[in-house]
Amino acid sequence: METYKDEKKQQYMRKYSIAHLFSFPVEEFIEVHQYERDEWIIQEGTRSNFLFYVIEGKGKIYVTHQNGKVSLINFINTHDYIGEMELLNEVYYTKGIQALTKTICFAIPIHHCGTQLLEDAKFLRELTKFLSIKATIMATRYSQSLAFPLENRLADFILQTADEGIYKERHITVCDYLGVSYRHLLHVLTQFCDKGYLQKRGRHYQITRPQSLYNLAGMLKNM
Amino acid sequence: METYKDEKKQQYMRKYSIAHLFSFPVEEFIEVHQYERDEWIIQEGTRSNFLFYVIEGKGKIYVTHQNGKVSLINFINTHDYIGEMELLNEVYYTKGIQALTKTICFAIPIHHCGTQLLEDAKFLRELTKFLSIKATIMATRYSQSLAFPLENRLADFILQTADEGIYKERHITVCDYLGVSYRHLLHVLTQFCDKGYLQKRGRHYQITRPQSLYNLAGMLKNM
DNA sequence: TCAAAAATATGAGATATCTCATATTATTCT
DNA sequence: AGAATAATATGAGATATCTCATATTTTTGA
Repeated sequence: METYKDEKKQQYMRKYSIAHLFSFPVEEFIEVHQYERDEWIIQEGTRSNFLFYVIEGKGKIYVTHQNGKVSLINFINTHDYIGEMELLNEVYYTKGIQALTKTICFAIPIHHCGTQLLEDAKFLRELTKFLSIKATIMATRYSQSLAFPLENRLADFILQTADEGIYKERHITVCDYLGVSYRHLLHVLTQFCDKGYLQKRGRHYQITRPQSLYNLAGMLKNM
Repeated sequence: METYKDEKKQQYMRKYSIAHLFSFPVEEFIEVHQYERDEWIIQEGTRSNFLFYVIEGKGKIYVTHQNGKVSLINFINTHDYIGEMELLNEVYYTKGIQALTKTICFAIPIHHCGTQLLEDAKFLRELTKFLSIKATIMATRYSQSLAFPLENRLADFILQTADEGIYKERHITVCDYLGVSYRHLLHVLTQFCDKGYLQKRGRHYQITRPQSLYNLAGMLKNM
């Protein structure tokens, strides 16, 4: 982890100013942190002292279960908050957050700004929206995971992450995210190839029948 | 649905005053609604005009999937908010909320108070906490549902809902909540009986080996 | 009070998904 | 460059869970 100073810091604070998200001069307290790919922004089970706001890069939220299984609870993107649970709740089991690419965040020290943050309607309103969306997404994924087989959820995931008709996510990440075994993921991908929905190109997959995937993914939607 | 008026209304407003949760005189606008068991407080897919705060009773949040499966996303209890998603988000697919017992709520009209609510730091702080807990619970349940078989999740559910060592939830509700088929739920319950963890008493089950259930449920916890 | 509807119950076969074992590539580190 | 590690790949058998069919009991509503 690297903390930007002086000119480099000012440059990022100008480029991604977040003053409009607060009604007090939060920028005085902000630090600018940079994390390398695969670095842990927050370690599982360890309380963080910062509320983070992501301005560049992306990450993953992980939790490890007693039986050794690991769940990738969600991805983190720009404009997401990290560590808001620790700001709001005295008691909380902190989930691990790992950078997927080089990631730059504004880090707001909780012990300095906590009180002000919790009294700032402008900030709270945004955070409330963020959390409401997060809660909704988790509820949706939860109910979908119980109601539909991997086939449907994977089709949705492929369409969401494919770039120019090419799907190239890492199998290992996808298993953790969709909560299935590596073996089973490969099995369903092979089925998709057999049915002609995808075509394997080395390590990647080309989408050859998007409509079929849309039909499978469409089953998930009720909204 | 019945709306309390006059003396009855005042009586509830005094008994469960929520003035301290707001920094503006919200009580002027509040209606007091009573719903019968099984009545829908909010109908799935239909926008509600109220933010509700539950003061007596309990309910269930439901969503229906295209494949006909129904998920019981969560239970609602006293001091919970209902309809906060509609207050915060312009676009939202409303989930159905059904009363599980006779339920009394304060109903705050969104078109009258929406703006004031969204500018009230005191209210927003509470709502933010509520949502953070909700998001955490959903994330936890989601990852658990993918990482553990019914055996563990059911053990946890039985311990949480049993009263004086007796478990007596309706199978149908439990299936929807834990996201498994009726057949499979019965199957695992029978296993529990065979192993001596439970003993069937007519329609109820008596917990005969709580420690075994605690061990199964304990696998879920990492916090 | 009786018929209809809902909830409980059980069997049997299908399928979605997991575990484990083992090879074959890539990628990373020294 | 070569060894170590991580990621991909595939087979085979086990198990968790589902679907469907059908029977019985309880609850509900006219």
